Amino acid sequence: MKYHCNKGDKYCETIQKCDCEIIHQDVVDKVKKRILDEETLLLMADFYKALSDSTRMKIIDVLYEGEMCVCDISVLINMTKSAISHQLKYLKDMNLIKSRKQGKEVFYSLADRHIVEVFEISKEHILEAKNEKNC
Amino acid sequence: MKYHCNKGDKYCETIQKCDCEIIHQDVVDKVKKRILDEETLLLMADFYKALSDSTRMKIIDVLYEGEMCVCDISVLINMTKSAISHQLKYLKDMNLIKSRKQGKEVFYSLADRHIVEVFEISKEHILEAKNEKNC
DNA sequence: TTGACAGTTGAATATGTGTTCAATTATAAT
DNA sequence: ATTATAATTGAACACATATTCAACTGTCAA
Repeated sequence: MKYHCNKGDKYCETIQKCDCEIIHQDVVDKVKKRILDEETLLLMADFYKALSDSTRMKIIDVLYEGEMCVCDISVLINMTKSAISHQLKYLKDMNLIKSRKQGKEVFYSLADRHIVEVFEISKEHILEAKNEKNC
Repeated sequence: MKYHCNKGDKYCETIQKCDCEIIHQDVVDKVKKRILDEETLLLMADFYKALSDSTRMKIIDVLYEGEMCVCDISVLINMTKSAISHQLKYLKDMNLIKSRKQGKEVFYSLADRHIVEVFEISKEHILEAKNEKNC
């Protein structure tokens, strides 16, 4: 691992991993002031990671209009209950879905509006890209 | 690999991977009608995958208010030009950022409004979750 | 034309992750 | 009690992926 310290710049209090000098000091200074803290960016990345798998995406899609039990989800997505259950646990741990137990069955549903909003925007993004392709 | 075919249900034209019967036929029928096609869901998952890494998230964040060259990004994020360049390529291939070459430098910037919109919602989502924790 | 620097690239490595499999828990029905 | 079924769980495996490293391209300046 090569650690190159740029002794000329003011961000060198800690060891810098980057292997170059600042070119546009003014731009860097300006952006430096408003970038989000590392923890928030990491949590945001984790939020997207939860949506970045096609199985989980399918689960979000089937839960879009209401709650559903594990078996029904399995049938619709055509995967084993075990595989689905693992992913449901992941999504629940990430607070993207919630569950309700009734007898032997467990009903899952979407947790809050943020998922729905993000889902809609990405759908739009993909469909627009598809349309552009066809023009 | 265990393939269990539910001979009782109407979705059994192809071999079913799921290992259970449909419990709520009405719900399954209703949802079956409106689920998105597999390709769209896959592309949506890929869209999120592009945002699911903290390095790429940091890149989006620093590009939030304007274009920036690779060196400056490297310094701000404190990673090697090579690592950043690989991720920039990824983001560009996914149409999330665009680039402009000027002399020796290449300036990158965000591609369209969808990224900004999704970024804002996820930020809100994370900050709300953080606030809830502190109450 | 030579050297310096911005940026890219491909291969290698280390780490992360999704599905499978087998076993287990919890609930309901006989 | 026993059986059946919904769902969960942990370990193992196979596959994906982020960073590193070294080599490379393209551009500018001397």
